[in-house]
Amino acid sequence: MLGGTETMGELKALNVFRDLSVCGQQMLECGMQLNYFDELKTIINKGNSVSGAYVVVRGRLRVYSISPSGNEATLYFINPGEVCILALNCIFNNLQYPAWVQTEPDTCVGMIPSLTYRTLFQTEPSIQNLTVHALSVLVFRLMEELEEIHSLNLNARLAKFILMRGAIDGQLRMTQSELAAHLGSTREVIAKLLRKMVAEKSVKTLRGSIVIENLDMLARQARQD
Amino acid sequence: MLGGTETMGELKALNVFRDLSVCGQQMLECGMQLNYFDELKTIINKGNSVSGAYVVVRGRLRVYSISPSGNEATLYFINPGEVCILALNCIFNNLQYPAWVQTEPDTCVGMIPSLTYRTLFQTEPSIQNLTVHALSVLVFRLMEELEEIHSLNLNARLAKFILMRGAIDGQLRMTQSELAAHLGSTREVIAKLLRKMVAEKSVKTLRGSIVIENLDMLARQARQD
DNA sequence: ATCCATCTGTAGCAAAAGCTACGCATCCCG
DNA sequence: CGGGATGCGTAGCTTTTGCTACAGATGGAT
Repeated sequence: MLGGTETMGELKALNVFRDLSVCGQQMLECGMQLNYFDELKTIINKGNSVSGAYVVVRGRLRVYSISPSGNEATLYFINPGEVCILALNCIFNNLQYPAWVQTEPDTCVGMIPSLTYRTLFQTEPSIQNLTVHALSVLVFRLMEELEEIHSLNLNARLAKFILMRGAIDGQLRMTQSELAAHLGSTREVIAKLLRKMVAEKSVKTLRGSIVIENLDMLARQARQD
Repeated sequence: MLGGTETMGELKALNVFRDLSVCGQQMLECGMQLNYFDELKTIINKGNSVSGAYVVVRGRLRVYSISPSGNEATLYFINPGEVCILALNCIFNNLQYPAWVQTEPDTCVGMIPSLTYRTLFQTEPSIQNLTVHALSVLVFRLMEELEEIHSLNLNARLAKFILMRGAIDGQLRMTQSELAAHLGSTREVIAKLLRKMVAEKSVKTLRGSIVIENLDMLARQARQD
């Protein structure tokens, strides 16, 4: 745990709990614990009983499943300002967490104890709305993901992933194995697809990263035409 | 619209709105409209702005996507006593519905206007809990589905589907095309897989239905061992 | 500078799933 | 009872994806 005051400022800047009553805000500040992770770390294992809600302040959480044969597949990401809602599910229904969760490097999460969150939910309308909203967003993401798996082939999904995660600075810092784990495929297959993309000059591959060369061409592949 | 009083009784028996205040109960009875569908009918199209919440009283709703090439795939089902939660998402966030919804034959749904539901959500704790619970359950189902798609092959998913939907009376009344649409595959592939199952005597195929012959064998296939 | 772990490139085969095409069976309806 | 619609069985081919195997490249650590 590092950078206490600074991250507290970051949390406020996210405006997640802006509409809380004074009482609620106090309750939150007493109960919430900020945790910092400088590198990738698995913080929830499948089957864990989760004891609180998780707010991402900085970085990103990755929720993923592992098949019996050992292959990973990302289910969804949780970005700064969002709440790990499956943790909420577990809080309200006393369920076990149905997947694994890991931090990206340089990630900061606020952990709210179960009891605190339940109480806030009862009394604070803004928490009720936030909860429903977070769940709704998650449902949309999962539905979208399911739809894509059914309607797009791996090449299109790869192109889309590169666009979504690398379009900001034109580069996606990620190994091919990691990429494969996100898409629920294998390294060799990803390498094969990337090879074609490199041949037609839509991307360039480096060690540990992929550079976007032709955005339009990638977008066309993501749409599968 | 048929069977008004009888279905009203069915609705009460489901105990969905049992913890409502007198005032809330009145509000619901005024606002909710019961609709009966004797046969398969698409009631929401992708992109529709949905104007209310849907409670399934009898039968079942099927939420599915259609790929550009025309293939359907079931995302999830909504059973009696459950609320069509995506409709809720749309209510709270003013989003467009991201999939198609159709009724199974002999299905009755109660439709609650958007405004009524929002108001009830603000004032009735039981509606808040019901909403969060319904969303949570949906998230779990979607995560489970995603996980299965990643970790199980089509044969295992088919076996599981037959078990889930046909184990009660040992028979699944559904054509092979419908089966394919549920699993996001094609008729021929399903037929091929069923042929193998028939050969090893785990099921029997009839016109428009599949009879389970050997439950254990099916279960083993669903687990992929 | 050397070693070792990690990452990438590539080939080739195997399995899974999709697509095309056709014939036959069964059911419903006029 | 004849004909059209729907559903099923099957074959063969193609594409996609996965698996195995190995070689070369890169970068950090000692």
